[in-house]
Amino acid sequence: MPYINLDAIDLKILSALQGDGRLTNNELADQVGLSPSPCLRRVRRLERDGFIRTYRAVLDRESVGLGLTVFVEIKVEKHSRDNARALQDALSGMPEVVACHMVSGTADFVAEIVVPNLKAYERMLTEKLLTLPMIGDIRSNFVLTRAKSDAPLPLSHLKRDVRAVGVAPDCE
Amino acid sequence: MPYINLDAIDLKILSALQGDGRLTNNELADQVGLSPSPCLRRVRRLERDGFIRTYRAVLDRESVGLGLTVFVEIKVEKHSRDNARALQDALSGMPEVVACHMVSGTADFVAEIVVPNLKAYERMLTEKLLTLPMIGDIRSNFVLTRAKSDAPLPLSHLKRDVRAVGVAPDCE
DNA sequence: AGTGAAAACCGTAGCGT
DNA sequence: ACGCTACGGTTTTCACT
Repeated sequence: MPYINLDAIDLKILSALQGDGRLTNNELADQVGLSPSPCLRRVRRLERDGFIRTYRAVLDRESVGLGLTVFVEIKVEKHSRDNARALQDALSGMPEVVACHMVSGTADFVAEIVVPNLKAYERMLTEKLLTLPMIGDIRSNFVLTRAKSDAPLPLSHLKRDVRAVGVAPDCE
Repeated sequence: MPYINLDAIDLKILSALQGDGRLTNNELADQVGLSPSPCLRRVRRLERDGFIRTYRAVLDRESVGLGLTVFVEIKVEKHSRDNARALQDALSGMPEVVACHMVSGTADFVAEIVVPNLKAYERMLTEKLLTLPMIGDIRSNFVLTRAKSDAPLPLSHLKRDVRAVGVAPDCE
C-alpha cells in the first residue's frame, strides 16, 4: 500500500467537501485559504486520482418510504472461491443491497439491505436471496433504531500535515 | 407513518441528485423535463422537507488511508434502557464510527468502524470501546473485501407514479 | 506551484401564463 | 403549478508572477 500524497490543503478540501458536497469553488477556496483557481485545480486532481469517488445527495430513508434496514449475515454453501465470488456479485448487483462486505467471523458476507417494510423484505428474502444456490445460511438482523448512518469518514489521522498551516481553524 | 407526497418528477430529481450531487440546476431541469425555475423550487422543497438530508463528497477509503473497516457487534451489559441509550450516544459520538444501529438478533448494536489499520483498531478497541462500562460483549468482524458501499438508495418502489411521464428514460 | 482578470455559465427572484 | 426574462454571482480559462 503506497503512501498518501496529500498536503494540509488537500485534507481541508476533502474534509470540507465531505461536509458539504455543494460548496461552491469560491466558498471552498475561502475556507482553505486559496484563491479559486488553484483550489479548483486541486479539486479536479482529487477527483481524477480517485480520492473523491463521487458526489451524492444523501436522502432520508424514512422520508422516501424506505422504513426497514436489515443487516443480513450470509454463509457460503460450499466454501469454494467461485461460489464466494458469484455470491458477492449477485448481492452487489441488487439495488436493495446498499452495502456488501466479505467479513471475518462467523458469517462470510454481511449485506445491508434497504426496503420499504417487512412485507417487501419477505419478498426480497424468498424471491431473490433464498433462490441463490450458493447460499448456505442466512441470519437477518433487523435495524430497530438507526443512531448514525452515512456519516463522513474520520480524516484526523492525516492531521499530522496540518501543523504546517498557520491559518486559524475557522476564519469564515 | 404518513404517506409520501412525491410525484414522478420529484422522484426523478431525487434519483438524479443521488447519482450526482453536483448536477447544476440547469442540467437537472433538463433531465427531469422541467425548466430551471420550477425545478429549483422543487429541489428547495425536497431539502426543506427533509427528503434530502445533505450533499456529500464520497471519498475512497483506501486512498485517504483508511484501510480497515470493522463491523463490531456489541451487547449491552445490563439490559437497562439507560445503558442502551448511553452506549448508543457514546458510539455515535466517535468519529471512527461511521454507522451505528440497534438491531434484533444476538447483538444489541452493530457499529461500522473505519480506521487506518489493525494497529489503530487495537488502540480504538482497548482505549475507547472496552473502557465503556455499559458494554457486555464485543465481537469484531473485519472486512476482508468491500464489494459495495455508499451505494444510492433503491427508489424503484416509488415508480408507480412514473407511469404518468411520457419521456424517454435516458435522453441525455 | 499561486494570482488576477475576463468570458461563459449558472442560480435566483419576479412577473406573466 | 410551469415558464420566461434579467440580474448578480460563480465557474472556468488564460496570461502573468
